[in-house]
Amino acid sequence: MASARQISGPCQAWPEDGAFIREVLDRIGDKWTVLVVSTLSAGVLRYSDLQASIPGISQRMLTQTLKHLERDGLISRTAYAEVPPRVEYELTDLGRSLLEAVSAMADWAATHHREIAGNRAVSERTGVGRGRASAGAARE
Amino acid sequence: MASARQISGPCQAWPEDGAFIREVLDRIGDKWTVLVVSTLSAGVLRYSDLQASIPGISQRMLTQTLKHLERDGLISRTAYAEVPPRVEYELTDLGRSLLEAVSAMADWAATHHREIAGNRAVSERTGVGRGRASAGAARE
DNA sequence: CTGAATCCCGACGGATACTG
DNA sequence: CAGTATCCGTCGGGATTCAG
Repeated sequence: MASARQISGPCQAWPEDGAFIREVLDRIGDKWTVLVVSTLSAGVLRYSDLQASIPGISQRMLTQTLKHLERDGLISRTAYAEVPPRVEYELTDLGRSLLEAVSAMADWAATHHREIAGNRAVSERTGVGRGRASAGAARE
Repeated sequence: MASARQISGPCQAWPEDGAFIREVLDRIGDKWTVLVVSTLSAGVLRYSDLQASIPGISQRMLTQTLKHLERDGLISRTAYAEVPPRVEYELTDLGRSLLEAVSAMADWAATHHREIAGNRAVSERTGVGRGRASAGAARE
């Protein structure tokens, strides 16, 4: 999910259920949310702790992700007005419940990733999913 | 997940588990996969059926999503060499298992979306998650 | 009818510099 | 230490057009 979030009008399908699925998927679908949440499962952590625990993340993305998570009530932020500023982040109960749900997904992934990888490899050889993955030189 | 895929080196965190979580999240995280899969839960459908059943989708995205799903073995594609071309798509067992997992997520979403929406509304008023969502006119 | 190819804008997100 | 602001490249994905 990259662009198109509020631009195109009527996108919410799923006849009866709702659009909150997309709301949630937009959250856990981005590169860092799951990493941050799973890292916070360890307990209370400071900004720099998170940055250190999550190798590839930039300040920009860490801050943004934390804000989104805080806004949705998945984590709590506690700032101490000290001379060396200290801010602690912690999962809320809601955040922990999300972690459980995500873990279920991870469980599924762990169970089937081999099968998926296998199918992908076969498709590679038979030239099925030649859409844009690998294939190397489509036109460039 | 826009840029940074193979450029910055060590991005896969999650100490022990693995990176297939991201593999899966990259798949269900995009805007259309879940919609297509859930639509296909109805049974065998043709290309045009899918396009008609999923309001906002473009041919490009439908084709691309279908290819990815086929490549991963989540759906099967059957083309009939007839004069009016006919192609039918159907969920595989693997695809159905994904649907179950996604339904679990949807379940969680349905259970907590009110709470999340509430938190978000409060943060809106107290000006917490002023990162980039809503806020309307931050500077533009 | 089922795609494939192309154009193009805007969002995602990394790097860097600056502030309290 | 904990962010904020800005620049800018990359990529997602909608619209359109062409082909089998």
